[in-house]
Amino acid sequence: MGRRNDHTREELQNLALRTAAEIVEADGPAALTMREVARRIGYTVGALYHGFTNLDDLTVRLNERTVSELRLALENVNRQTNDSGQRLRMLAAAYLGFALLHTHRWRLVFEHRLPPGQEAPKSYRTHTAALFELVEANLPASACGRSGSEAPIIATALWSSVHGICMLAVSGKLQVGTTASVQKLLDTLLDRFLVEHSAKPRVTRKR
Amino acid sequence: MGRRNDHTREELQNLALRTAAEIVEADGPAALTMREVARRIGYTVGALYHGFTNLDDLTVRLNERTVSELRLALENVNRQTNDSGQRLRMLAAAYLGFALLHTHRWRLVFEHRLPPGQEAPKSYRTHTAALFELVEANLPASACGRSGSEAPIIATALWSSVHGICMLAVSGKLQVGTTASVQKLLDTLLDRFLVEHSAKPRVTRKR
DNA sequence: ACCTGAACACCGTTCAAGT
DNA sequence: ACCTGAACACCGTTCAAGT
Repeated sequence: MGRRNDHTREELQNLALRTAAEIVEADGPAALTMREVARRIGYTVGALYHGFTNLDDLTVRLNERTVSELRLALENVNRQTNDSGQRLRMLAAAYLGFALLHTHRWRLVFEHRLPPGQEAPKSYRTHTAALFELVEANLPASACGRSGSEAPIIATALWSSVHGICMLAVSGKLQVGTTASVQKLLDTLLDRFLVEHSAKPRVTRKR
Repeated sequence: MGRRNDHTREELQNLALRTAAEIVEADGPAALTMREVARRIGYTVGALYHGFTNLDDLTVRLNERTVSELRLALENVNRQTNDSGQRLRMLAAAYLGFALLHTHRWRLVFEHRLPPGQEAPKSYRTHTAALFELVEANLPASACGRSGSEAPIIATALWSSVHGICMLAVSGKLQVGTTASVQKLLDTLLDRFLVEHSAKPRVTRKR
């Protein structure tokens, strides 16, 4: 038919990314193909390559949106309580909630591999950094060392742990079935990080 | 050429699985295809379908081997120290070590998705359960509640956390570069779980 | 019983040719 | 400048036909 021009270049990209999100959410990452996206938006495959350099590019930009959405969700939760400990618990619950609600899209963020040598876009790392800062800002002073210089490390350890529990739960690798029992795991973890903690020298018995 | 019979059915499967492991390790999960395995072992694709029902089957059975290998590695480490706290630290270090050494194969274990409705083989779950039991057995009594009835939950929370740190580190989603800094994250986590802990009621300020 | 070779229906990616 | 249609080189999976 020649040119269509129903959409601007930007509209087409938006449309494609929205459609890609739907495909992934409905049928999982394996169902996300250039051809399927093209089919659904009513363009030829070739046209898709006008807005995206390849499938990896499309995937990365979909993931960018997902991370941004996740960040927004967590920032909203962060505004809802005063007690910082309680805030951390709510952040963890919200993180799990997002993972449960948008499982496929969320997993794709962490499981997509770029071809070696390529870097994720900067906005990607910006959002991720913001998430960790959210956690760090809510770490009660009692949870950090005396100097507080270890706060970033503690925040990273804590949030990677939350992530691990959510990931294993969401991908069915844990025996736990109910959401409640995953919550219990998160609570168990947070208990350890919210209680006062002074790094005692390890009590390692010499033989 | 007709029949080859160079290998028994079992030998062919072993050969295929060994080759699959090499492919994944060298070029990542995306490089693992039926056709590539067939090429490398000198058979036709069709012949592969004699020993494996499809690519998912081959993948699952490769993962089975990886998990078994991981279990063996951890069980060996477990025999090397007397102090249970120290053992937990060594187990975590060994887990990270395996992930760093066999990154692609290790990731494949956790990132491969079976088509909906299918279950992982039983041996799979057996090995996983054994890993969690290893952790649980090494939890110092001081780390559990008074009754100790929560030990399985604590073990699951702890090991999922270790897993999360290793996974994010290995897939480059953490800012940390060096192995030492990942070790530091694991140490931070384990400090929280190895120190005496009584689940106090949360100190949640009422507004 | 085991294996090949060819087939089918899918991909990702490219690109001349049309408007 | 934007889009199509067809092409190319890959897949997974199946299956008649050979030994």
